[in-house]
Amino acid sequence: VAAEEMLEESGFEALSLRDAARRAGVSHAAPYRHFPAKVDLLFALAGRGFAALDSEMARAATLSADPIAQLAEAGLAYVRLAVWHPRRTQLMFGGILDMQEAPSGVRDVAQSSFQGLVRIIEAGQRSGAFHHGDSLEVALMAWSLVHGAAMLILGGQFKYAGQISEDDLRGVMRAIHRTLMLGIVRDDCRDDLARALGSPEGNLAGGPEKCD
Amino acid sequence: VAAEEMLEESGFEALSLRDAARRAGVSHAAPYRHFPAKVDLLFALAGRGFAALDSEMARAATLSADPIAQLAEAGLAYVRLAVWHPRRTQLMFGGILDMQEAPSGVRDVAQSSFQGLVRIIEAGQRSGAFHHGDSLEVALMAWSLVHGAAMLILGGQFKYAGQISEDDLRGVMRAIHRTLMLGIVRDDCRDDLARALGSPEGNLAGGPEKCD
DNA sequence: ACCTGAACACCGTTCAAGT
DNA sequence: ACCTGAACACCGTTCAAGT
Repeated sequence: VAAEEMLEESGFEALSLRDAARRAGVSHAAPYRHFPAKVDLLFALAGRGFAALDSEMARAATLSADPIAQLAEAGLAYVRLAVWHPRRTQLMFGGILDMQEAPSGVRDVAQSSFQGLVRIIEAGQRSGAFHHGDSLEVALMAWSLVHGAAMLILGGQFKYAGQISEDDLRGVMRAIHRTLMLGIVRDDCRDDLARALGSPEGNLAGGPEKCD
Repeated sequence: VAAEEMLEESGFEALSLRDAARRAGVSHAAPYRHFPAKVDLLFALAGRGFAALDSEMARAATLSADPIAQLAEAGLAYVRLAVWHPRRTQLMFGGILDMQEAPSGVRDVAQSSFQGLVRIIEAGQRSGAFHHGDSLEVALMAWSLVHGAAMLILGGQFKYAGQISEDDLRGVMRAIHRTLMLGIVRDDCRDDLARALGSPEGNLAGGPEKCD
């Protein structure tokens, strides 16, 4: 009875178990043989989303030997998935569902997709591309930046009203990638600031500048 | 009849106009004298959230003369507001409401809060602290990173189960600030990568490294 | 095992009627 | 102007009953 899910995907997510049953041609009580409650149907849909994310993260890690390129690919895949499945993404992250109490299966696959990101970060740290801070923290930063951009694009807060074009998407991803890699501070001010913030590599060179 | 809103705040957001009327001691039809539809009540609540954000952004800009410190303060205020009002925040950004068709008043104040961020970025570019890319793009990057972290914290994806402590929050903000300012790439690889990405300042110094 | 149909307690919304 | 009470068309969920 996976047909029901497909129908939901192709239409709306926040609405109507009864309606889904109707257009599946069964009685309004039939879904309860497959899902104990509506929330379980929604968890199943969200689970599909996390599974898609998981496989995209794994794919991104194979497309190149360069962790920086892997990370760029993972970010692009993340946002693309969000743009292609906006309702499902908002189900996954919009707070309609409390993922804390999701079935362990979908929690596991969600966890696994994040682990895919962590693995890319750790490969980058080993290769010397990324600095050697806590890999989990670095991964959370990368996730936050990409996730935030995805959510804001979905909310229409990213200037692109309605649908975003593939070209615009590429432009945004370029900006995200540069920001995540290099930050927004001018090079002249880096050493100053790195000392003040306690750079994880203990960088000590460079003279004072007028950067406050 | 702002009392209704306060009751909603102190409990749940995703639920029941009828119930709100009940505990306000009026009939279930009374709210319709004040809000044409439930969605308008929700827009009003979201509007309060954006107004709070707007004033926090303005406040952050006055607490220091240093744009970098202003940005850190703005980010902290953003996440703190999200953690203190999780339901309202998910109303504002969770996709329940389509902000594209919000009343112009709440759209304006939302726009104004973003403008507050843009002003901080532009001050930082003038002072030489931030690189001279498109200020709107830089602002969107800062917003995305902080917004993404806030949403993931709310969703419980940020290791901190349930409520996050003020100390943990400070730790997260520190990581966010360092990432946004400096990026995650090792210093040895910066010039290489900056050339590959086309740094907005046209940085040309530095020799090749093994940073594929 | 899987589905049905009626029923229950809720919604959001409308509307004639009251003051 | 503001509120009420009844009514309408929907929900999610339960349950006895069918096959």
